[in-house]
Amino acid sequence: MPTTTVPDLADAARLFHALSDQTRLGILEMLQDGERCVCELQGELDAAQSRLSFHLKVLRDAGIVIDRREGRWSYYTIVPDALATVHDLLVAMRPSSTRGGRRLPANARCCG
Amino acid sequence: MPTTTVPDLADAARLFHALSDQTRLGILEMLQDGERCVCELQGELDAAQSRLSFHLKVLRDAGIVIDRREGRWSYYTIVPDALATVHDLLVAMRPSSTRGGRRLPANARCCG
DNA sequence: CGAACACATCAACATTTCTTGTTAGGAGTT
DNA sequence: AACTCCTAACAAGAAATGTTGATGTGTTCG
Repeated sequence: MPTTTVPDLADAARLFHALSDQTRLGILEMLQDGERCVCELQGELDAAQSRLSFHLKVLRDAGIVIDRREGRWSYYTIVPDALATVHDLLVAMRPSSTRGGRRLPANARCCG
Repeated sequence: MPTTTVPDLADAARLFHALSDQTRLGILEMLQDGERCVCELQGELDAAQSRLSFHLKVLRDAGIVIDRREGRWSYYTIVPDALATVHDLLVAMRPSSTRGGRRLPANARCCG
């Protein structure tokens, strides 16, 4: 059955939260072209290493990026499915139709 | 410069932030069927009036909902364009293609 | 081995966000 | 006018988030 409803509000909130920071969006913007190691991000985003590490962890915990260890470098990549999930959430949130109509007649008292 | 880029990271972050709270997503879920007055939301979401008012303001400031005054009631509605904007942001964030390849050869030192 | 490097993690502090209770004001009612 | 209802806005405390500097872990290289 089509789960037209948002699957789990808490999960959705977590996902959106991970995207709600300028630094993290900057990271994702850089990852669009493919994977990057932390030091590359560090150089281009002009952020302290520890700060980047923090934000990368947020993105990782949210399942938006994954990291791959190679030698001493960690390469981060966007998980395409994650963004697809967010996309689905948005579609699910859209008003049933773009009807402007009210659900209740104006003079119906909704309370008391 | 490529227009494929997210228009403004700060704006995008603000939008995502407005969606990053469970209470606010609950509100939006209720607004899918059309506009609602605050007291309806209050009853169904089991949230104090003042709390709802706070979250509605966040959504309003982000341009995700609009309110309409009718008598003593305020009716809130989702702004469809707002979600479309978020949708566009997501599309813009998607990796150029789903190529798994690295941007740099593994043995190229990225730093120093 | 020891030194340099890339990165994660921790602790402490600053900032922001959320909640709760209270106050205020507009709009209907009597 | 006095009263009730619905909602916005404010204030203060609690909780979560982000920043910075220090420390730790694993890796490479001399």
